[in-house]
Amino acid sequence: MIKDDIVKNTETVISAPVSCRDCRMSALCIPLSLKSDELYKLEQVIQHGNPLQARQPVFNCGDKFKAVYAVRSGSVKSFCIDHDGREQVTGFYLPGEIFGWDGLAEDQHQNTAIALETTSICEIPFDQLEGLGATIPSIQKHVMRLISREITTDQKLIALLAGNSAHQRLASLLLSISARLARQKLSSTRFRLPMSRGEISNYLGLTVETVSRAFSYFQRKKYLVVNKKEIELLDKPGLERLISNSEETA
Amino acid sequence: MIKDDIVKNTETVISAPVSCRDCRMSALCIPLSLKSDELYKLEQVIQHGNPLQARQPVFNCGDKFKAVYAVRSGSVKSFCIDHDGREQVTGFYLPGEIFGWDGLAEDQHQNTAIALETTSICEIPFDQLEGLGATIPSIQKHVMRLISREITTDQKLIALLAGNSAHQRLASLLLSISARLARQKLSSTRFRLPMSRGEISNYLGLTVETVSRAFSYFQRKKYLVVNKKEIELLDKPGLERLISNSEETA
DNA sequence: AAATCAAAATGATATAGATCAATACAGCTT
DNA sequence: AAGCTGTATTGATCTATATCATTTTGATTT
Repeated sequence: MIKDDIVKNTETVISAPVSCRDCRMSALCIPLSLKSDELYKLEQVIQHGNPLQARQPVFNCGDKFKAVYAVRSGSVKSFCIDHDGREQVTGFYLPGEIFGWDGLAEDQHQNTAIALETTSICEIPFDQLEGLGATIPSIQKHVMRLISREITTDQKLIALLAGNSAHQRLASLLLSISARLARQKLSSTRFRLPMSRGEISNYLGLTVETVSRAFSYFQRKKYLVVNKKEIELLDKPGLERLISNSEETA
Repeated sequence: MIKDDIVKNTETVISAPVSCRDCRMSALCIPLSLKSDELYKLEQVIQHGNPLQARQPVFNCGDKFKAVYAVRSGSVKSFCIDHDGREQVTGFYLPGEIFGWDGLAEDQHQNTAIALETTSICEIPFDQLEGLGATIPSIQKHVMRLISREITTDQKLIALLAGNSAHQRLASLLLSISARLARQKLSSTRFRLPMSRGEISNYLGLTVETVSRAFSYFQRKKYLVVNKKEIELLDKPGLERLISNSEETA
């Protein structure tokens, strides 16, 4: 759940657009075809809360499913805890991306989602979205597409984990982040990773050491320049080759 | 790719129930709350086709998304082909389970789905399901739950692949199959695996040899008896311990 | 600026699982 | 019944990645 009470945050608060119309990622949230009065109805439903600080949860595992969430700025990771108490990262969400569908099937969230940095979120209450869907078919269709996009994403991760080396996994993640930033008209070659090495390695099913070594290797190979969380991609085609070539010519 | 023209099948054709009412897995397909006349409408929409033989496709990767499918009897695997042409199994579907949601986001299937054995399938045309959803809210909700169940399943697989040993992965799969058969009131301790070792290993991100050795190990440890595809689970608690204990006392 | 602490990088070694190779076995065909 | 074909099992070896240990770096506190 969102702690909307701890708002001691006084740092750079990104001024939130009051209307979805003005929002840079509306294309993701909103079916483009929406008529003006329909858009108005949708806007009424979306909650623009206060920014979250790093580590603050959006929802916790086990919480009742009430809403899905769009990242406006910042970033979010979702993870679950398995039997023996270990954390397993299941996703990273960047601006313009929607998360929280994991709660729909069982009516309670299967993951915990926390902000990785100061993060601004739109909350989209699900029952109201459902209500809208019932009257505006294009929203209904759009919602289902959004849900199934999560399936596509998850299945790509499954394929990545099941059939790829450490180098390939990290390269895939970097290119994925790059592409997703590009979609937001942000630099796709220079960016700051919002997550730690530990979070990356957990997500990719590797150890921190292996991830760290992979970064060093990529740098030695001039694929990129890395300095802690700052990344500059120098040779995206090189990384792509790395992913597709089973025969990695060291 | 896959030949859909070889239909020399003359073996045991399971007689299909003509009404969803009579179908053993209707609980999965249909929201239980459906009123009689609503159920009738749903029935009108579901296609009961002829049984498929082993290896026949239900849909191919790239096909336009037109429907989702319920396994009535038999089993199905879905897989995608990645960059370098390797197959990656993304799911196994047993009786009572619904698959094909992968096509919704992009309006074309991201996976190929094929029958693993002689398999009987219900086709649920999506546009008609959508139409029904628009008039019967309980169906709408149910459909979204079904979609998001695939998310939950996929995320469990992600966690399995990212953080577990070969033994743990195979044990998880066996217990998952066991539980799913139990839900269909079938034996949860004696069953025949519909998929090959190769398909299992691919799904679990391992090699055939490792899977084969894991089976032998489980047998040595008296967790189960295995003979090719025939499985008898002797010690489910043992397998469960194996999964949760990071400290596997060999 | 010295001290403390956590994240990241690097090195040395161990090991789970991959790879390569041989054999066993069941289902088909002839 | 003999041969063929593909799948599964088992063994021997290799290697990518994990594990353990140490160092570096940068941030935070005193």
